[in-house]
Amino acid sequence: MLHVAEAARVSVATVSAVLNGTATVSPELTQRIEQAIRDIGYKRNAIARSLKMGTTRTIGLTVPHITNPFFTDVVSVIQQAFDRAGYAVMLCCTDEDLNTQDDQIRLLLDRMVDGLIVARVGDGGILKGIVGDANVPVVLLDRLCEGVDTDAVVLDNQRAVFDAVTYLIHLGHRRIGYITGASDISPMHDRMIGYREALQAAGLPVAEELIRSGNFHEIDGYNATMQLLSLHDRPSAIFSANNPMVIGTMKAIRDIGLSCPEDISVACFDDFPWSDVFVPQLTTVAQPVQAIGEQAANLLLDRLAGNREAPPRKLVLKGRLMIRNSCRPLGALAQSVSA
Amino acid sequence: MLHVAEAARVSVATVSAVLNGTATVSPELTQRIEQAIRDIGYKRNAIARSLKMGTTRTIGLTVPHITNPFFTDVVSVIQQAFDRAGYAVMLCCTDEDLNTQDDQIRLLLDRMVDGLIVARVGDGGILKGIVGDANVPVVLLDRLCEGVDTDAVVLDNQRAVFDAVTYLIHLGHRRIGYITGASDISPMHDRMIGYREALQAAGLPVAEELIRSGNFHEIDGYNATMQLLSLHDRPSAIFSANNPMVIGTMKAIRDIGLSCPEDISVACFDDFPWSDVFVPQLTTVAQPVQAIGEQAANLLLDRLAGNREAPPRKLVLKGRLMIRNSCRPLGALAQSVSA
DNA sequence: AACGCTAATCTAAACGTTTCGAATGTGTCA
DNA sequence: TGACACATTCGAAACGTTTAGATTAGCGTT
Repeated sequence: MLHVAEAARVSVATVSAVLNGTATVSPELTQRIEQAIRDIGYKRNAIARSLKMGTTRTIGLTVPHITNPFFTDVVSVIQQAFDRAGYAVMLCCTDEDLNTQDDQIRLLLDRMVDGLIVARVGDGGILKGIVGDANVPVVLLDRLCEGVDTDAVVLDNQRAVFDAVTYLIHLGHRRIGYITGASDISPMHDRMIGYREALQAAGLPVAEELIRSGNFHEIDGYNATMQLLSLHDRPSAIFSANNPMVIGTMKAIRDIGLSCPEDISVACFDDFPWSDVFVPQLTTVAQPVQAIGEQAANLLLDRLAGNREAPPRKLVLKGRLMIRNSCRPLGALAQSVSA
Repeated sequence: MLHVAEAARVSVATVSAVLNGTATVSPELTQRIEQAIRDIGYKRNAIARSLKMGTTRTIGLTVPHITNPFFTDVVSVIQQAFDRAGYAVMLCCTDEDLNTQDDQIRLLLDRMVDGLIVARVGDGGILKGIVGDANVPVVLLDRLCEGVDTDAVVLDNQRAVFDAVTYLIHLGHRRIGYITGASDISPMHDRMIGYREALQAAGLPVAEELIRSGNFHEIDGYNATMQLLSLHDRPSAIFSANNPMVIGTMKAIRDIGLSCPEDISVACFDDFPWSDVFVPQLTTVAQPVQAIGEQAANLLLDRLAGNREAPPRKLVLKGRLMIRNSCRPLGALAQSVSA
């Protein structure tokens, strides 16, 4: 900027003024300055600007795994939204590990991000300290967090699973296996409630041996399914509460020599591009990823625009059951269908 | 830092010295300063540091679409690698649009990223200017770029498709449909050559009506497949040069009432987690995503470590044909198999 | 002609670091 | 005792912006 000022024979203040339009400067000087900028190929240094202004026009986004298609989609939407608003996005993957998440958040805070969108992990860790005192607004994504009272956008997980399991019950299933992730993660907790309530509403018992817990990965779904399928009185249907784990479920079914939906019905959480391409076409609970991403972005952008004092806002969106053909009717229902 | 200095009754220079270990300071002062840092809860301002040091410890990463599973995986690997090295990653999606890419790169450059990893789009645009004069090292990912002579890591696309198509030919296929993306993208160009050479090597004619071009999206694959399948003498196999497009291919086959592999064989580029879970299990060319991501990160980290003068390095990795059951043997071969 | 008003421009301080060179204190040696 | 080396600490400039307030010039009033 100094060079531009010299070339245009003005002060740096005047250059700054035309760059930002913060003061009226004569057409003559404006012209001279713009010419100098072009000649020199000057680009304003955003770091110096950030230092002075106290804002970086950058936000931090952390998710457990970007390879989980739900997060892939949401990250994509959020990135686009902030791009439109002139913000850059720093992406971090916490690998479902609390220490990693704490490190990442510190990294982001050190870099003075203007805001944070977090699909939290563990108990939230350092997050609890930040939301209270720091001046960087935080939006929780997908997962609420005890002790972190801030803006959030989540799904009505309980209702979504309730509907899915009720659907299985209506098909005639009585023993429905359930594979969940760590129950200290709010969606996992809520989904489990939905499962239990659906059974209870139908007057069915909740058999604890049908409930298996894993750590979100394919291998966990595989192991859980293996256990369920080797049960004395094995379930006729399995609901997997997470997408990567359902891959394991399908592989376990294949490896054990069974087939879906003939021998066992399968449904799961989170839709993905391939779910209706192959055989079987998977019945899933689709999350409104576009809306989730956009709402999260909007909540944060609103705070960034200055609305700091409004009380925390919690948005709860609805899932949608995508009925395909990975679940088959049982008993009398099966008769009437095949008749 | 000023507050810390005051609290510890020292100068800011001394605080900086203990923070960075750049000078010897007495145990006594060190102790007092560290105490003050804890008391105040001081965090060093990375922006001010960046301004002074001329480095942000942040890199920019742009990909066409993060929802393409190939890029999802590579982004994930790259993010992890830089995280380990203490760098933050700014992610941008260019949506396969050159103007968007130019905007994104400008955004990243404005923010003074220390380096850039780019899966380029179009003809590279602004990229050409940057590599020459700027002092930010650039690594090309997946796609080379005419006029941009810099570090790069790509696949041996030609060979990979050659092998895949040769495999189809060995199965007895003679008319093999080919669906490609824009041919100004180096991988698409090279893959096409691999296709043509495989046919020629087997003494087969290259039928231009079997080659269809799309814009990387599912819908393009769908339309292209529809056209191929309504050909008078339709192909017995289709190779799709890109992953999202093969979804369209599978959907078109389904919608037209055919089935894979009975009526038509399908193979495609890029493996993905579901490829061996459903029926049919897709035969794919798997890219070594882990290696690609790590090598790209290493090339850039090496430049960032100061190795600026080495001539551009181009890494070419090998793909691997994952043979599953979406391609069936034809003619005499089919006889011998079914016998 | 002196005055005040407005518009245009500039000077200089600030943002929070790093770092060079100077200053201070201490001990060693002739 | 003075000269010198060395270790420790500090003052102040610099990085490239923004911006409050000062300055200057031009112009209409009285």
